[in-house]
Amino acid sequence: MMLHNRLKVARVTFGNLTQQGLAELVGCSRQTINSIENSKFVPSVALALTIAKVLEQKLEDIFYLQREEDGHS
Amino acid sequence: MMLHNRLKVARVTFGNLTQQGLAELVGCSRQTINSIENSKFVPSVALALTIAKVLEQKLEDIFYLQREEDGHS
DNA sequence: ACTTAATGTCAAGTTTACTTTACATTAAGT
DNA sequence: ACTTAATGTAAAGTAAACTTGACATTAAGT
Repeated sequence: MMLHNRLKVARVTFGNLTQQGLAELVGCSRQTINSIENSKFVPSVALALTIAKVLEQKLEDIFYLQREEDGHS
Repeated sequence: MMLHNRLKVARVTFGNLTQQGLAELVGCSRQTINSIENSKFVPSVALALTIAKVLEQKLEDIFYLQREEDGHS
């Protein structure tokens, strides 16, 4: 089970935020947002909840688990 | 905003699992479960999602943010 | 063509999640 | 009183999150 996310879409859909803009609202660095969007690392629940809150979405609508690669049959 | 959780209750309510039992189902160590329950550290979203899935609960019903201490009027 | 904003990415450093091992305590069963 | 299961906790080590700083690239505006 691997973590996937729709952060980039959620961020733009909600108010055309930039990575920098979201980072400031959330209280983390731009690189952290970038790294999450590009699945370079998986955030803590606290950060994920904060991001979801800022973007006014349910956490599960942004972050979700999926069978390791190849869920597209 | 601090992370709080109802893991201990959720774990027992769902099937009377022990920390060890939950750890095995989730795929982490018993100490990790214990540390999360006692708020010694905040888990990754991936782990939190896995725990929620195993306990058949929505993540937000187990993990949630709350104003730093003193939420009691 | 030049500037500027936004993004991707890398490197070095700090902090914290998470592991294993181990031991003390408490509660329940015999 | 003795055992055993469950939990709390701590120490040492590894892995990964997250920081700052910096630089390259791409897209948009002038």
